[in-house]
Amino acid sequence: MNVPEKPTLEDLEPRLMQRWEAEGVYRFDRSATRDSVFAVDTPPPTVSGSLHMGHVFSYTHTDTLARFWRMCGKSVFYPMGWDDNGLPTERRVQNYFGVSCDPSIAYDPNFTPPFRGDVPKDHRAVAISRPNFIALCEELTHQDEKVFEDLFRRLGLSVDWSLLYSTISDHARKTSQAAFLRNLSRGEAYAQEAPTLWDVDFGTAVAQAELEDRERPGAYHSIAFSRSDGSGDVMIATTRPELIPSCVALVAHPDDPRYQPLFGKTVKTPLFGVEVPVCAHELAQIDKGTGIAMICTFGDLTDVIWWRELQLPTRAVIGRDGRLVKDTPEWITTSAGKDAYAVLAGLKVNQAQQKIVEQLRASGEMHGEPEKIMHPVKFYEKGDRPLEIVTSRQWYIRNGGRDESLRAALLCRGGELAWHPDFMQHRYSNWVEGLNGDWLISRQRYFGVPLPLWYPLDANGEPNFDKPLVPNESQLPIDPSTDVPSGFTEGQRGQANGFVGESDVMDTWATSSLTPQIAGRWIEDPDLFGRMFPMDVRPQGHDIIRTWLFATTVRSHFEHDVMPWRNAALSGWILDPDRKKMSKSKGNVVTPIDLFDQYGSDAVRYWAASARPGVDTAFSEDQMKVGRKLATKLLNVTKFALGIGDVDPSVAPSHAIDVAMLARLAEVVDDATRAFEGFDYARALERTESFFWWFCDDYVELVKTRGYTEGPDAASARAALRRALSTLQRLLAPHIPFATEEVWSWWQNGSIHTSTWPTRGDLLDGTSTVSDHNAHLDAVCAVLAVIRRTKTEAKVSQRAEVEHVSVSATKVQIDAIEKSLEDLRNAGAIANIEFRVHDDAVITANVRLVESA
RNA sequence: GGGCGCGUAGCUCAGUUGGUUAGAGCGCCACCUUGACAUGGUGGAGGUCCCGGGUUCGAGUCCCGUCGUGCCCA
Repeated sequence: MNVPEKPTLEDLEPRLMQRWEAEGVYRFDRSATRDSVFAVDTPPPTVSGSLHMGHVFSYTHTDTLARFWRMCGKSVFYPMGWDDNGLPTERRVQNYFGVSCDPSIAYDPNFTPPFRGDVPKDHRAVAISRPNFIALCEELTHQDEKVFEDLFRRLGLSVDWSLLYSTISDHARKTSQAAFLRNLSRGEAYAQEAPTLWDVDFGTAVAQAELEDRERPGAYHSIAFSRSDGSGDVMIATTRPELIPSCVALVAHPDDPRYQPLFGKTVKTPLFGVEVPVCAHELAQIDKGTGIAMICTFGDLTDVIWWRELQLPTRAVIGRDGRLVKDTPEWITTSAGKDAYAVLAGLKVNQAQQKIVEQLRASGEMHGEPEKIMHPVKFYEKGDRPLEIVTSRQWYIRNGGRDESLRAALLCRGGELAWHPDFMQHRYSNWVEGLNGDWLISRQRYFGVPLPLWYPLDANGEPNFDKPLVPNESQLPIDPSTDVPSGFTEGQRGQANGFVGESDVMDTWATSSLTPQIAGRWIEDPDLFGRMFPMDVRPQGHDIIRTWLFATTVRSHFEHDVMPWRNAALSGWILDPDRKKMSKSKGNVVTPIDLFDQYGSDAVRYWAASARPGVDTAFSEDQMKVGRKLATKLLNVTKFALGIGDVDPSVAPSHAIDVAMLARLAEVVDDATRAFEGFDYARALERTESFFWWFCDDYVELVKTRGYTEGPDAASARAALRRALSTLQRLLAPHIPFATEEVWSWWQNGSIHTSTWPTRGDLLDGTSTVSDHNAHLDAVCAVLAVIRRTKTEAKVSQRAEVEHVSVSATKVQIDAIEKSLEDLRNAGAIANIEFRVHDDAVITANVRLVESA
């Protein structure tokens, strides 16, 4: 036994972090079979960002669960991953090294970047190959990853760092490409030329899951279309008059009597004089504007639906650069129309809108002034210009958005998962039910996992997209911009009868949707994979149910025909004390490391672990102070219980109040265990903590004098203290791993984190039952409370002597108190005590203090 | 517009299938240096459980509605 003279929380963390690493306390046992494994699908944080309190918060929740199951005897598969694949890293690498990626350039094995930081302003980026770019990416992210790792270790995450992965590593690229090729071979992935949401600034297509609506000002323009038969005008209202040259039809609701006579007839577009049909479709809104709208290719997603369902022609005028195409479209045939278009050619959409409005005013085809409105506009979540819709060839993975039976199957999958909290399943169901297309996975970016494909070129040098050249899995990962398909040579790249590499990369979600497969080494180590998949829990934020959770489900459904996890634990947001979401731009972000220094990691964890699963939680340093108090108290009460005297391990507690206390603690163990099994770490903590404070404040005060004496009663008190202490330390270990490990080390061998989770059997072994232990404890403590109140009100010390106390209680209560009479007299400093029987369940007491001098 | 949360003490929250007099911590006030702990201890004040109906012997808890607030989707 080795109890320090003056216990302290200072500097516990570096010492214990080192010990855990050296002893491999959190190492996954590779020999464990699936039923004795608890596997966590850790969210890989984006490395180019920074870790904030939101990470500390949610990762702590997961860690408490991992620690609980580890103590229950599970081998815990708890990896960490770095998400270093994607746009944020791409931008950082460009700025830091002064380079840009060009997949058409060949790999240079001797390449060194022009700069490492401090790139001059006038420097023109050096174009480099994708493999060289990825190498720089790995170099830069490596620095950030070290900082992340230090912080997570300091937080006390019981991650097995030997399982670390990153999403741009060879291994992750191989896994991602292999999964894609398997999807392709089964027909779950396909390429298609189709209208696609397009971010002009990023120059890439985006998926439905990455959209967000933003309220933007706009204006309804009243525009006149003339009937082809000369019988007058049809007025429509549009917020996008610049799309008139791409108008392919007008549309009204089939039940709208105003327009029924027009269906099947044609009208001419203003300025351009293009003849277009008037169609009927249920999606036309009778009460919106004039009830008739123009269909353009493409102004919004409804246009796409109309275009598809009404089988209209494509007349696109907006290019991928966000400008109106330079050449006058072939469908504009009148000379006036050609003149009108010439004014617009090459302009950005907002400039084009201005110009076309001028022309419409001049021609009299716009009535009145534009009516200003606010309306939702679709944006890429990372973008800052409204998305356009352009037609392009893209790769998709089926997700039920175009297939009812697949959609139903994926909805069903949602029901196979235990959601914590359960109402989060609605988020999933709503999303799946609202899908309107398959998952677009190709991105016209450079840094990411390449689509592992080439296309043969025919005698004219034209690619045959229908017959992609596919590598073997054993060749993966490949980069089609530098690797060569089998049967070809590098010299045939881009040549007639040669080949060309696919230049697109996959969306980052297409790789991070495979975190179970990446972490579990699905391709390379099927034995390991079989020991951890399907995983036990996916912890994540509720904001990415539609992306990460759903995408992972889709991949697993196709590849393994199973839900990838049994549980999903959704964490809430961190709010600042004003209930606003914390974010860097609001300047209300606190750095985790400062808080660790100030309060200790355990205290910060305590704050996190106090929040119910899934509930948004205010950032609170007050809670951290409480956590620090708890940890300090644990040190002190441990010092007391271990220092009060020796214990014969063969002696079981025998004194009634000792056994009653242990019985009460046994209930806490049951409760905490049930709570943890239901993923409710907060309830487990709350029950443990509230017992712990009662134990320190009342039970320890009652028995301490007896414990200092000798004889069987003293032995009972000491034995009970030890049993309670061992249990409490272990109950608290998942929440405050540093302080509990420290106190455990004073009197036990091995790490507390690989000890066994406490049971009621540990506590009550060899004791004889006390009837109604809670009533017993409550009766004794009620009398103690009255005595304390009397002393406080008399403004005397709690040690002041009580000359006489008269207790009125029921017969049963009096029996209980009499069994603990010596403890009560000691704790209250009571000289004389007498009892009166009454029928009221409420105990009353009259206390007379010794007159002080 | 649809879906899902939340509304309990000044603040942050708990309240498990309905069950005596609604709890905790922080903050506040008063007191106490006692042999584990002043990084402490003891006690106190403080609530119309958002509002209105309903079910029930009994509602903070279940049902309906209103208001406020937040998130997701359209």
